[in-house]
Amino acid sequence: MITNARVLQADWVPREIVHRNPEKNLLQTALQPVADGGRPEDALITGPSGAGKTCLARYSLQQIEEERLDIHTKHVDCWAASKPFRVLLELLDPVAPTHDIHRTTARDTMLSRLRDVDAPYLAVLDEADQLGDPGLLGELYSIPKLTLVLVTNDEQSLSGLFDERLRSRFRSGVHVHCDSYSLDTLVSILDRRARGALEPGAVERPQLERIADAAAGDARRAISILRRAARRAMDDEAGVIDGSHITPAIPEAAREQRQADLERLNDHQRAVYAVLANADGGAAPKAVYEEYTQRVSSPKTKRTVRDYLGKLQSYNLATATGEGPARRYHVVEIDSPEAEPAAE
DNA sequence: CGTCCACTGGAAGCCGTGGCGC
DNA sequence: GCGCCACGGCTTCCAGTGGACG
Repeated sequence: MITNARVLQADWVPREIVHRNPEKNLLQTALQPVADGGRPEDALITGPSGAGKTCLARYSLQQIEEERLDIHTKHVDCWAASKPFRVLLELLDPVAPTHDIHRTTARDTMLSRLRDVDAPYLAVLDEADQLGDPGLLGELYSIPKLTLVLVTNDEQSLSGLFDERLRSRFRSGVHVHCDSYSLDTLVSILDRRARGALEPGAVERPQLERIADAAAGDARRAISILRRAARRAMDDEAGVIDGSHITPAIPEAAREQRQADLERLNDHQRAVYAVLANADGGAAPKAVYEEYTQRVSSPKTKRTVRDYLGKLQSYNLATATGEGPARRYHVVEIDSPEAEPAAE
């Protein structure tokens, strides 16, 4: 059944990107000067989750790496590395020694090491809206050899990190927007993956349509469902993937994502989530806090719990409705359509 | 309609941590 | 070994906002 599992991994970058040609060309035009020794344009990639932003960015990095040997590239996931220190460490990793860098190394030291880099350096900041620090982007942009590609599904909160100077710089840069994939495109993406990963004939078009439909435009989710369905078919020793493999794979993929999101939280944040998960029809902020204090041995303050609630929302684990005293918090149900809302 | 009050989120300051220089 | 410093996580304080209620 599965001949090359790697192709079904979320971070697999295909040899050729076939469904994002205009976007791909736009980005490559912006970045091409790096390969030619010139000054590239600033680039920003926006679009909802699973729309291929990361794939597009990684692909473009690979293309430029293949053209030029004396160029550094790096892909930084700002969700995993949201603190300035972590981002700088990741950025230094391919270009400078980092063994003597520790948690308390001054930011200036790290920045000046980045400034000392002699070759062009192309870095993708994925989920750049997660960068907590508005100053960091400005500092990074002042480094001459460093070209940044910012990737975000939340343009609003990203622009909150811009000061006026950065904003005008980005207005003149290149903005690549990736819309959610249509059903047909998603089927076609799944088809290419299936051909690369599975035995010929292992899955038919109606089954791919079923998966694409459940994924609602999100390629990452679609591929995750296909991977799980293929695994089930293999365990069944079935020659082809059918509905009995796909049906359970759909909620499984959603739960897997939810589980991964929950694991990024600390114990207190998970306790707050548990409070919301237990409350039917949403919970008022006051009730959330009171219930939370019952659940943990040494509760944090209300203010901190408010930050936790904000974090749950940014992880798409919870939503808030109403303003002021009418405020209510709810968990995002994984089976509901808004489980993966198309963020602006 | 005006007042009250719950809630929000920014700002500033505290504190524990852990490497560094002396 | 000791004080220093930067940092992240947290608390404290507070101004602003908007729904609820008399």
